[in-house]
Amino acid sequence: MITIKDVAAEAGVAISTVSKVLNGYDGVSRATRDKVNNAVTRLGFTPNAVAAALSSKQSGRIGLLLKMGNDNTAMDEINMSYLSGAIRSAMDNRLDAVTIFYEMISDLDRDALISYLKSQSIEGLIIFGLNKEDSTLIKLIESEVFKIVVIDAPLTNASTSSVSIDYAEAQYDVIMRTFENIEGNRILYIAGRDSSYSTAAKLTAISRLEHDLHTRAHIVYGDFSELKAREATFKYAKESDIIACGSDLMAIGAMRALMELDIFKPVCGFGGVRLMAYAGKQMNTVRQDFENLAHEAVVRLKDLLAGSEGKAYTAGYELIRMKYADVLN
Amino acid sequence: MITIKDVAAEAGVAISTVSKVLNGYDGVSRATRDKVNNAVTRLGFTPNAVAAALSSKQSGRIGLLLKMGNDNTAMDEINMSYLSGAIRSAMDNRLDAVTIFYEMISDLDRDALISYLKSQSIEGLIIFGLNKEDSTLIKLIESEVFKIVVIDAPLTNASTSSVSIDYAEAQYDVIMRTFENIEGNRILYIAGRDSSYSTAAKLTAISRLEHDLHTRAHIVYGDFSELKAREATFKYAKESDIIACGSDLMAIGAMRALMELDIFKPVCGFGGVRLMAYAGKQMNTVRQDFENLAHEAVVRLKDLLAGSEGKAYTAGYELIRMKYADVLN
DNA sequence: CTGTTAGCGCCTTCAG
DNA sequence: CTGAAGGCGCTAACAG
Repeated sequence: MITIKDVAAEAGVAISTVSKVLNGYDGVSRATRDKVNNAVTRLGFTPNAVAAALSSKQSGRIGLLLKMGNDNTAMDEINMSYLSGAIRSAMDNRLDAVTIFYEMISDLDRDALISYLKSQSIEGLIIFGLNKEDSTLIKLIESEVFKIVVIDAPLTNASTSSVSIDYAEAQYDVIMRTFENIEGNRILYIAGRDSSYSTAAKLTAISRLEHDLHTRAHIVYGDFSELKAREATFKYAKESDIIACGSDLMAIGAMRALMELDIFKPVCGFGGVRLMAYAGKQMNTVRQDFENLAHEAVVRLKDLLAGSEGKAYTAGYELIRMKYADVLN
Repeated sequence: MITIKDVAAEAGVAISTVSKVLNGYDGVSRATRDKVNNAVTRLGFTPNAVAAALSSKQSGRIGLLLKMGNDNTAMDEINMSYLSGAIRSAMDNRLDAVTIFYEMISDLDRDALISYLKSQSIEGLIIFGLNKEDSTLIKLIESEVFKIVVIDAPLTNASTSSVSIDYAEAQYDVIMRTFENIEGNRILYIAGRDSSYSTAAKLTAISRLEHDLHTRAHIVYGDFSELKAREATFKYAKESDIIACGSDLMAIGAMRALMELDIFKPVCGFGGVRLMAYAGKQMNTVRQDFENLAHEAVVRLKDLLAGSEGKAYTAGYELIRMKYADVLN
């Protein structure tokens, strides 16, 4: 293996000088910088990241925490989008991203988890798909031991930022657009899950709608399940003018139920995963949104790692709005 | 941060002794081993993997190389299954897995890629979804610079193993089972892509079928595209008794075409991704198979890293056979 | 602007 | 069976 020492010798300069040009510090003359760079390419030198990490005590290592979707493929698409966005962005920011599944750490308590992450020399974390029931993770966040960015859950503190889609606004908007083309104001809202942060945000949109449309929505929880949405639709579709769902998968369930009932009601989904194409509808994906969200998260984490304070950011809604223009109604 | 030095002091032994018990070397008395372990738990010591890597010159770091599925969600499910299988297995084997997307390295030539991987101190690689057109990767494999396990592509050398599903056998079996229930022997086979290794394997199954059934199959390439399979079906369905496809997505396309044509022919897919549930068929997923395949790959890579020779392994077909018992015919 | 030097935390001979 | 000592490759003061 060829080291900076070799480079230094080849270039005829000191070892520290090489280190400086490698890390882009200033205080090196144009001439020596060139000498060093030449030596580097001549020798085909590649810096040893491990040694750099040990020496600088900065591993630049971040963990991407996500949940496997054992129940629906939509989850897989979302996860892959997050992952590719985050990993690519990490690469651009010279961070080293490792992916971790909830399932791998679910049997650890807070302190064991902290030990584990430390032994992996992980400095920061991006948490995808957190919900209110993930108590260990919530404790981890509260401990402020690691720099963390939480996606789509409004948790922040000195070392935690959050980046979210504005679900309240998006849900309001999606349903309102659907209403533009119909008569009546009776809403059946099939919400996700009580323990989901985004479901909570979406429900505030329903309150706002009730107020604006002078109506009282019928709200049921579908637990993000196609089947439950289907059942809810069978039960309550008749006394509704529109069926709005907190996820696309549930919208599929609702549409199927309507087909079997052989009645027409506008159905409005949320999420825009590609899966929808197989329910007989054409649509663009919002894959890009998830990638962007992940990208934003990486940038925020980098800020945090560099010492800034935790903060909440909203991102992605603009894009989602565009995509929803002509979908599902 | 608390180091082995602290542990050594706490336990009243030498640093090297601590290192030995930590790494499970023998040559330490039962008594001192206990003393050390107690000190470790008392202090809540977590070894620094970076320092260990630098010192031992073994990072234990492996790269998981995979392709994003920009065209179909089935790909996402497969990728996620691979990933979770590989990552979990890596954790169990005390390896450190980082995921890398083809897209991130597609603009690098062989040597640049080698540099990149080295700078990341990656010692081994598991390559998913390789096809014959990925020339840079093939060159990388041929260079034998890294220990590599290739999934589903028959490439091996001194430092490369491959782990594959027995596609030839599986494809033969799946089609044969479908034939059990029908009359006639005319096959329309919609193959994947010419550049795909697994497509090549599946095509050998077709030759065997032609021989066994005294027939001549009509073979077209569907490029793993639902649309192309659909078109092929429109064109050639009438003169066939069965339509066999190299992937489930293409089987969906074929089924849709048949529905529009309003004729019935048995359709036989391949792959068993959960997506199929949305095409109106119930089935189990072969998610587990992909996880197992990935697991197998990690184990093989570990062998390779430990110094064994590259070799080809077949795995997973047994499982797939079970799952196909009552699917799609 | 350039060179010297002391570690980072751990592993690993090699004496004792 | 245990301890002392010399690196691994790089970074970061600190002199010069």
